[in-house]
Amino acid sequence: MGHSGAFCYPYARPAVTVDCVVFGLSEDRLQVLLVQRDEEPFLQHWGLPGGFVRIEEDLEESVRRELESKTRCKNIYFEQLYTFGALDRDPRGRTISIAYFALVNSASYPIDDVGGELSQSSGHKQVRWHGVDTLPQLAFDHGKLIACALERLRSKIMYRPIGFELLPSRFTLSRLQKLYEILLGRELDKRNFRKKILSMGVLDGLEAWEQNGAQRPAQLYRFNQSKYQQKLKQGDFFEV
Amino acid sequence: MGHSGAFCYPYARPAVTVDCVVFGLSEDRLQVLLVQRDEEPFLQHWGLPGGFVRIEEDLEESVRRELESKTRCKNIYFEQLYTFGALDRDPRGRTISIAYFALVNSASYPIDDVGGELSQSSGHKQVRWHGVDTLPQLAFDHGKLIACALERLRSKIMYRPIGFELLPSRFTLSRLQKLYEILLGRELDKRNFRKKILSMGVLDGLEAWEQNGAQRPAQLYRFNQSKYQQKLKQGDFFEV
DNA sequence: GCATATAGTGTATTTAGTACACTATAGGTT
DNA sequence: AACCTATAGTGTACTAAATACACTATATGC
Repeated sequence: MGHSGAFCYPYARPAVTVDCVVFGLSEDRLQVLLVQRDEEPFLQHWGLPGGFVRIEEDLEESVRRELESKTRCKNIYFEQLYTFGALDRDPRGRTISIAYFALVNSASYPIDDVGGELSQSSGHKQVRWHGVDTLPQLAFDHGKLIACALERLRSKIMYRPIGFELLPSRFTLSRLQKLYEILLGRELDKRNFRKKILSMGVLDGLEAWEQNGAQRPAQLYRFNQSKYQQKLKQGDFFEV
Repeated sequence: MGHSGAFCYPYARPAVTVDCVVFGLSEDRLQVLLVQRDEEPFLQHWGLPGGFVRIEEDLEESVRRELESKTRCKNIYFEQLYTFGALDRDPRGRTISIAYFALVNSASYPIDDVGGELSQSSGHKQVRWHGVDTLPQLAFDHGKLIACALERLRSKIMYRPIGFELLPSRFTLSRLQKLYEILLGRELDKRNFRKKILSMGVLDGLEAWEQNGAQRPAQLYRFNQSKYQQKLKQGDFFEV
């Protein structure tokens, strides 16, 4: 490689980035947060929020910084997904990307069904939600990363209660069931779902009801993090 | 950072390595392949086989190169585990390691119970098997990587038939059961295990028997890769 | 007060998991 | 040759979990 810049090494080093597949939930579909690129390569194309890992920050700090700048929101749930290192994944040169996926409680954000504007973050890049079934052409190998994240998410909700992260802190069981149906792409039996979910023992029923038009109000529930942590320590697992 | 070397960048870049947790099976325990370091830091300490990712090879090529040089064996099963990027994990400077785990059919290698010598690979480094319960002090954060790989392996054999990779191509059901018992750390019922394993439909019973001393000979079986691939495509999954 | 839309509930059936004990067959021993 | 020993190999009854399935309850709007 060249001789530009002040940081020199005896061997060529790949660039290292983190990219994050941020999932959100609209009324009836799963969405991914995408950023419109304002420079080459892939100018104008949509891509995942992400960026270079700074030398003085660890991977999680990198992801947190990126998430906060794009969503203006803290304490987002995220976990590492996979590391992508194909030789040709970035035309600018060898780049290794450590991919993460994140789940945001989309009620905290302005979202519309087509993919509303979310924020005018640094550099005036557009940031929007896109339905996972109606993605535009994507920059780099970001389509692959999203497919990988979807697969992980779909299989993980079957044995860990992470789906709650996509909902507001108080939610109805019908809403939770709808979320599972959207993720799994099939309908679930109402009685069996409720039986299963409640038997996990990580939901607290609240003395509060959600009024939602001309019908019977639905009871609100809350995910109890500490009950969950306790079950995890006891080696109890979860299945849906 | 400094100005030494011919590869210069406008921003500092972390070094990128791959490290590989290679599992093997001795008579009655699970082993990990370790390499004794012949330079600082952690001189003389044991560590995982691994090294810097070359700029012109992708991650899998890197791992394959490392595996072949340390085991002198091709076509080893491996998969990506996790990427470790803590700031202080390498005293020489910021280093990100993409960890893999590999399963080798240990019958192909000279192995003894204490951890026999395996090969005198490049640089005369010692390479040895170490029982996972009797590991020496390890270099870097390699203890963490091994713990992570163990956890992954233990949970993965419950839903994917990867355990066969640790056995010779022809094996008895008793040996397979022993393998599961070693990995899971508990005894399994012989009849239930056989029922379960055979009902997966990925084993072919051979017209061959293993004579093993003064007792009834045991039938040999072979893992049928193509049956497995077919089941995977049909969405069938596996559990033990 | 009636229509409508969603919330909420229990039981019977099917399937999968678990617990459990004896016979078969080889080599070695007397 | 008879028997001892060590491992291979087999079936069934019981228990727990998953599934299939239909009606009543309660709010609003007309």
